[in-house]
Amino acid sequence: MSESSRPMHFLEALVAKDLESGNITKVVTRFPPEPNGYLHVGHAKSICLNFGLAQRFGGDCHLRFDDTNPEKESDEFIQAIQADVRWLGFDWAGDVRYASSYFQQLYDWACDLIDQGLAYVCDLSAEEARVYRGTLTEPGRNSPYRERSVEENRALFAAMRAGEFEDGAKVLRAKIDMASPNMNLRDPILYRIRRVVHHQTGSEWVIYPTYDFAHGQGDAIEGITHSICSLEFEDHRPLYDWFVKNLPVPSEPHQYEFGRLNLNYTVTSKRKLKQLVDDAVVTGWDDPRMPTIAGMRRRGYSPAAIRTFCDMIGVTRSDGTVDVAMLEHAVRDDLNNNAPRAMAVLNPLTVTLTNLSEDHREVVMSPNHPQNEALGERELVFTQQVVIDADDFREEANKKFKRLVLGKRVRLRNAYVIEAYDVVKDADGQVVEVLAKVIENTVGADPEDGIKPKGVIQWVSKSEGGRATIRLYDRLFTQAEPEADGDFMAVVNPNSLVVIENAYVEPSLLRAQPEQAYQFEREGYFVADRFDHCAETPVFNRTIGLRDAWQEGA
RNA sequence: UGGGGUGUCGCCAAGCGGCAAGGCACCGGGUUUUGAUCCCGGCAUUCGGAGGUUCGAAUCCUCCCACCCCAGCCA
Repeated sequence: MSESSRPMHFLEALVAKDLESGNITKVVTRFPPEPNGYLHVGHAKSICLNFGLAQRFGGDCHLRFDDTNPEKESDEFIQAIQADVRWLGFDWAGDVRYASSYFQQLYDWACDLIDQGLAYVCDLSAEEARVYRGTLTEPGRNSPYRERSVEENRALFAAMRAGEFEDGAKVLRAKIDMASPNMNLRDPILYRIRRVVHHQTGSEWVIYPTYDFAHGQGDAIEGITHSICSLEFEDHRPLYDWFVKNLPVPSEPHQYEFGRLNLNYTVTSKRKLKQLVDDAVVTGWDDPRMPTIAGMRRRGYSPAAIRTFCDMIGVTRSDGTVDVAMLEHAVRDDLNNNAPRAMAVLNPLTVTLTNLSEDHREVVMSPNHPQNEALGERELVFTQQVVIDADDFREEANKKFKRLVLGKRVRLRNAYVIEAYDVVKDADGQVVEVLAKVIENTVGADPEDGIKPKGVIQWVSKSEGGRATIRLYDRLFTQAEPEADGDFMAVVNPNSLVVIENAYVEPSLLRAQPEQAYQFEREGYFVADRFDHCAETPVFNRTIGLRDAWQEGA
């Protein structure tokens, strides 16, 4: 994988130190998604971090679903998340874990807290609790239920579990400090009543632990040594430690935080991604325009490119916004090295080579990669009529235009140099056909008269080529910061998808397998759609265009 | 105006008292049957600001400023 000489980031240095000092003998991390949405590029960073740490230091990384809130979770997400992690190139140690499989242990530990006088059942409504909690600058007030006896709390908590109360009627809270400047310590809620069927535990429970009460203890049960989360959980660390200290947990995990990924021209919040899906701005969580792992996959990004990107951006505690150009660079670099070349014509214009016979059929060989012979070569069939891109022809142009101009020459990639001498126009004056002649003996050689062509363009035999649907994807948002002015839906790029129905593609592309990536020369990188592509109705998605220094005009 | 964080080139990011790595982007130039790739060169006398300590500071101290997170029975 990506073995860089890059200096260690702070978490790698931390693990190295803990290993060296004997603080731990093996590093164990975990990737803990809540199954309430699809994984996105931000999760990819976390996955690379957690699995990468385990990989680099010979430890384990667990996959644990943080499924403490059944209302928003579902099995669909559980399946998709596992597929995404595997596709990205990682595998977890042991079975998939679920916070929900620790529910009984968590319940017992809650009772333990009650017995120690460190937790109590509170009858305050959500609204009342908010008032009692105080504000950022004013301390909160103790709940009137705070001093219930251990016996009463025990009985009440058991009754909560038994389903004797309505949803929201009571909660179990830790008894810490209502005046703490850290809001998380103002008697945080440990359990709430929710009569919802849970995707893993069914109807077994009507009370569910909160994230705070479940996460650290789950880590302790699994022997997690380094529990890595994002910066916004930093204020929760004292609470995380409080539970570890006050409960007879089997190990002592520690939480560390890093800055989550922000990408410009992109939104990465499950809520917003879900809105894009629900409002049909995109076709689904795996739409190629989505920054989800499934979306990037369908777009044609490789797992290696995404991993390289995660390695490039580093891991720190500062929160910045990475330029999406960096992701695009990683994608291009990977595809440039690995994608076989092929030719496709998106906006076809017929060129008739009048010095060839109508049934001319000549095989020319073409390397599949200009720098990598290992990728082999393929046959192209050259015929009297070929199509070129309409943008590659001008009746007249200045010297900067290195394509076909009436009266001038151009090389057809991997084949002949041709010279245009006339055009055929329709009633509107549009050029519908170019008449040209091939220059003899120019396959693999310059014209014998010494007049070299101005440039090289791609082509497809009109009779031998196939037709395909090509989807041109572009950035989903027109603004670098889609959420800057409030409504990200207002800055959706109306041209983020342009469909071309009858593009010409060279014959070899008809044999493409779904998810096979190509570089369509001079156009960009494309991938056969994972779901919609087949030999009968080829569909290619543009992953990303080539870098293009060509400036029209001047 | 409580608490917790972060501030090094347009963006990401090394650096941890000895005199500013690297990547992305950008700008030149070269090679090229992809206006791609590749190659060469340029790109922070300065590290949020102001003081101070020191022979010497981005790195230590003091004060200030900016931005991010926290008042879900979400995670």
